[in-house]
Amino acid sequence: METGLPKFDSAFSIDCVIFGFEAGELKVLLIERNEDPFKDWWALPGNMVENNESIEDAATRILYELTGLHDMHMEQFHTFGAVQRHPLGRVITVAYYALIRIIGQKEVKPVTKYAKKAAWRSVNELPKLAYDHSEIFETSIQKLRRRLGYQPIAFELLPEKFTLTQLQLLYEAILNKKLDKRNFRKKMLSYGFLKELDEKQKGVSYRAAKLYKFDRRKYYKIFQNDLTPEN
Amino acid sequence: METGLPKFDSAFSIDCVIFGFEAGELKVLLIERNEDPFKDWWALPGNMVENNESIEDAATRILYELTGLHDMHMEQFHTFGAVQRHPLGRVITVAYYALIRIIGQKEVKPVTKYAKKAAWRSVNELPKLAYDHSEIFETSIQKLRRRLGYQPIAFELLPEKFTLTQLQLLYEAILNKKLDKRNFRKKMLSYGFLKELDEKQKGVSYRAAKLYKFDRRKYYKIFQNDLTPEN
DNA sequence: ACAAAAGTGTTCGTACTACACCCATGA
DNA sequence: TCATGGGTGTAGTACGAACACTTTTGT
Repeated sequence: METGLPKFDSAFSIDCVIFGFEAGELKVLLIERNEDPFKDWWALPGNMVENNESIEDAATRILYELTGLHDMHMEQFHTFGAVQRHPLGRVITVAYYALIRIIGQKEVKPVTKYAKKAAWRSVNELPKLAYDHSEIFETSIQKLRRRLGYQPIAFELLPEKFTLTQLQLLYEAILNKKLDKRNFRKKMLSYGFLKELDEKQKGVSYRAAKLYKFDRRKYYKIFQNDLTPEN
Repeated sequence: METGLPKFDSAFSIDCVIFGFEAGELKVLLIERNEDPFKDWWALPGNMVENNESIEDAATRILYELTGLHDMHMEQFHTFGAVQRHPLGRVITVAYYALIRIIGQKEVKPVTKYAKKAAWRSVNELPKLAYDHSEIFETSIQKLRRRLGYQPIAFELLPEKFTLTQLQLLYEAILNKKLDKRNFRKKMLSYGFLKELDEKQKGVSYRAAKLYKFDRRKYYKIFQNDLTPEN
């Protein structure tokens, strides 16, 4: 790394791909821009990194400002740095994704002036996005799919108590393919980190399903060794 | 993303974790710094991103300046943005790793003045590195290990023609564990992308091993569908 | 009684694991 | 002839894939 520290006119930003799950569909939180460039376009929520905050802090702050949520599972997944990606200047953006529970959430409202509104959109029906945000989104969902295979991220998107069918629908929505019900249940239960509750679904007009919750303690006990392979 | 584009005094850099494989050991290319801060410390090679180049171009350029090599497999793996990571100012760094063939390589010599020299060091005997480079290195090797499981990256580190034992030693060095010879060979050959050559190892004082090469064409034919799961 | 989803086992094939000896070559 | 790594097969186990019917509940 050079030490000369040349100052040049460029800026960092954070862009967030905020995933949620609702009505059997995987959704992403978009904002409608109220300013040029890309006025009236849909975009990923994002903002500039302040000079006195780490990029992780910035990601957390920006998510909070846009959704009012703390302590979310956020994960950096890629940094985008094409020269012309922002029409007004050089902006390199670090992209994070976050997983949140939509259920029971008060409606998300942007607290910044540069957005008209925020809305959950199905990942299957996204409009063309501002800047290179379509590319950022595509990358995010690929990383999300891969990570689903080795990390218990799905539970961040579900209510605390959920049925196995809900869990399966979520997996299907993320992976974009149908899964076999029996195999899915067998596998999930075999991990041993799902805790069966003495409670059932309510308000459905058919046989009520058992509720489960994700047992974080058991998960770490089971997988702590596997996650640090060797040494 | 904000449009106001505030200019603030900060900079981007690229840091490269350059892996090589030699004498049965996984190595990484380090430079010895010739300037403050961290004068006389070992560090990862890196440099500032110019204002008119993308971060990918910057990574390619920096690798070239430090090693004289083109067309290397480079992969962005994480961006580090702690406020105090650079003692002289705010520098956010995008880290890449590269995989190169040491064999037959003319010695690597830094072409920049800020480094006294460059040297290949075994990943098992690294000194404490400048800045947060030890952390960057640790992250890189974890990503490398994971990627080894689903991408044919090992071949970038070997000479074009190699024996199965060399390939196995490389896997063992990256994964830091012993593998079973028979199982390893069976599995590798079963993929069908290794081309057996009509040639044998030379200059060894024991039974010469067959040479193989990686058949990129076959690899893509076999895995093109698997790499784009669905749609 | 009917509609709707919950819940449940078995079979098959594939892939990974563990494991030990003879072979070819150069010195 | 000896030392050194090259090269090979099999049996057991674990895991994923395919596949269909009965049960429970609310209306």
